[in-house]
Amino acid sequence: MGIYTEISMKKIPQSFFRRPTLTVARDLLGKYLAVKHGREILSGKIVETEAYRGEDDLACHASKGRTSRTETLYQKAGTVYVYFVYGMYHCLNIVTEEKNFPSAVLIRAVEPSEGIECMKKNRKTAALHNLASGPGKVCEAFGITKKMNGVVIPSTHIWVEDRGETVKKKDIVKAPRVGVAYAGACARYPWRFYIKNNEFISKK
DNA sequence: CAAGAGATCATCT
DNA sequence: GATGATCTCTTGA
Repeated sequence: MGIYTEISMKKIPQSFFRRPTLTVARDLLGKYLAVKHGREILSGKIVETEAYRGEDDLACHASKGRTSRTETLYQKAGTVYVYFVYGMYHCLNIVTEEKNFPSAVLIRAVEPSEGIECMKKNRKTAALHNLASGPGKVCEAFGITKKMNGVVIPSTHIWVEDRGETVKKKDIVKAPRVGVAYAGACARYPWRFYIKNNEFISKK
């Protein structure tokens, strides 16, 4: 890897996440998620995110209060929150804002960049557009499990890179979050963000 | 193509 | 005992 490439791939510091959750959710678009999987590094561009913020957000797991499951959400910004849903899938979040204020950004979709062959094995499919186009798929493709819960970004196993790609405001779509119909008025909050016309988002 | 159901278990009631 | 920040497969138009 050449020095110029190295210079353009900056690891995002923990402080990036210690900001308003909606801001972090938008700013993560166009950044690169990277995970060390064995000897290989898997990476891809984050193209879809969702914000979950505070105990008053009925879609946020912390609306149930501080429990053993939600404890991670109350940790400091940059902490990885991985949970298990539907008896089958994992979802990756990164904690935001101040310690003891439960909030996080869900990584919903990633456009694969490095380690694509490994992702195909992990996902048991060869279809590029089906590798990481959904929160459960992201975790399966990148080999993310609850073992990663509580790790703080940047770590040697998981980090986010800024490769100098900026997503223009007009290319960011705002929409209601997916799969939270049970959350009353919160279900309508436009807290889902994705890159317009991107082929790798979870749904149109 | 859209709609519906089944998979499968940690977590909370 | 019920449910879910999902995904895949099947069915039928």
